[in-house]
Amino acid sequence: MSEKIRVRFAPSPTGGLHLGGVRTVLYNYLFARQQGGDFILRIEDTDQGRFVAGAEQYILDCLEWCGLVPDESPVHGGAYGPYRQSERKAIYQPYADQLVKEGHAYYAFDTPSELEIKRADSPNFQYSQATRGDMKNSIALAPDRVKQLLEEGVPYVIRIKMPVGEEIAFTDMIRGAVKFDSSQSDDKVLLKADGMPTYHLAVVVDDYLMKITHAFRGEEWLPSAPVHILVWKYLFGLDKMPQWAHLPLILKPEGNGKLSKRDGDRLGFPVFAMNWIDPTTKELAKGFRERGFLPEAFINMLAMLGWNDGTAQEIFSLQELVTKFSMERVHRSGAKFDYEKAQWFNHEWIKKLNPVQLEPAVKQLLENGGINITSDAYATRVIELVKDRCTLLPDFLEQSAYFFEAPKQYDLDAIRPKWNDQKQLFFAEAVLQFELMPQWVAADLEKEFKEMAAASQLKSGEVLMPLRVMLVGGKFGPSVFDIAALLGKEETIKRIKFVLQLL
RNA sequence: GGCCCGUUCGUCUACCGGUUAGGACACCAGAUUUUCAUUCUGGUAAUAGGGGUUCGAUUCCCCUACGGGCUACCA
Repeated sequence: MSEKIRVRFAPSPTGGLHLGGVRTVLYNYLFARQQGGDFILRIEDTDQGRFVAGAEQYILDCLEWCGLVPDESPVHGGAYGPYRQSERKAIYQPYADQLVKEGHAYYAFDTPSELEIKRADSPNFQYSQATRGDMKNSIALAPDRVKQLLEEGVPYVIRIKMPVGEEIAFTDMIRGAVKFDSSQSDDKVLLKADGMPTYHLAVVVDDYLMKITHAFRGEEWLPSAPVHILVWKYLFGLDKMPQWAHLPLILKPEGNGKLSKRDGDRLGFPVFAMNWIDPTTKELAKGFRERGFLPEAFINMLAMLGWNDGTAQEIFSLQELVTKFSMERVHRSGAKFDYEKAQWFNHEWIKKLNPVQLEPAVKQLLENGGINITSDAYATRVIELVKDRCTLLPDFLEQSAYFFEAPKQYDLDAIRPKWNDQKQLFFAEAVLQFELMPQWVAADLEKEFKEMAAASQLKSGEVLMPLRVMLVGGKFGPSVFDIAALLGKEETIKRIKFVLQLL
């Protein structure tokens, strides 16, 4: 019990990292940090056919962005490497052989095409205790024949020999007691013909070798748990087996089923953490980062999709999550993803973060939008003024561009219908008065402007909108006087004069 | 089909036998902001159905229905 807590996130590098994957990382991370344990990233690249170049780096980048950096990984190193299963290939065969020797597994010589035909004939075909006697394997075949096939180098796989009528039970940290009948599971392949292990063997061997104490994965793995438990029992003993937790799935917002990349395209929201470009199809799958989400909000939103601390609190920092998270409070049922709520989390975080924290991201965004930031201090004041009206980062572009350069377009239609000589005169006079202002602060400006309006027999409402359009270009933004104050005397007057001329 | 997991407002969820079933998102209405957004106030809205157990079930058990997952030499 004194052993160190060790958890792992074990993705296969086959494409982008979607919401469910990030949440699995997050729960792993939170648990590890809370328990003072290690968080390991292991790359499960045993399927040569599905390997996608760049996917591993992409996963690393996502973790970096989210702030969920592993203690051990292919690039961070560690005492239990290598951390890519493809580089561990030689490790697995002896364990598979041991299982065969001890009668828990067997050689199977059926070719993929033979199995395909079998399944075409009977759609419900399972390679199991019911059928293995009729197949080409070391149980059905005579020992001499098996020996001969092996010596001839005929390709084979190693399958687990599922026992008959054995109850396989374990306690899931989230679901409690779960039971299976061993007769119901098929004889899963443990070692493939190419010498690579399947997930079923590799996950057990590596979790053992890497001293993993708690294994968290998606609910889709629950049905194969009995296979893994049996392999644990045969190879290392159940007392060494990590504690399991099968996380609920993240579901499509409307209909049924697991959330997939396609849903994002169809419904118009990202499902990946960051942009992912498929190297072969060049197809782009949009990411939350590029959409303008803050990592804090993204993580927060994901954490709440399936977990809460029992109070009404919804906004949590990563640090708070580390202290408050508990696997026992994770839900049993899947959650439909709600993009509206995800945006709400981001808005809350933009409001919560101070302008200095927001500044680097906003600055980059504006610069990408062709706006040059000359003073960070000025940018910070702009952010302070507009951040409450921004839900996603790109909103800062529209909301703050006019602070850095004069509007390119003016919504003159908002002024023209009610524009007249009296107002023209008023603004001409206002310019003169503004020039005389001893100090340029919002409160003084408002007082002065309203007094001038009153003196000219104008309701301030009649001239407020024109002033706004002159400074901002449109009918939006914070208080006009706050804008004018920040813009400065010179720029404010310049913009008023410019629009006056247009009218 | 078989096996496994699940089921509280439209959505995310609280409740761990006794509550007018609470909160959040979304939606609707009002207030504030002489812009837009924010913000504030209020409102509509849920225990899948049927049996048990119990003085009492959202809560525990069973059945049904529905939803989801798995059923590859993929993870």
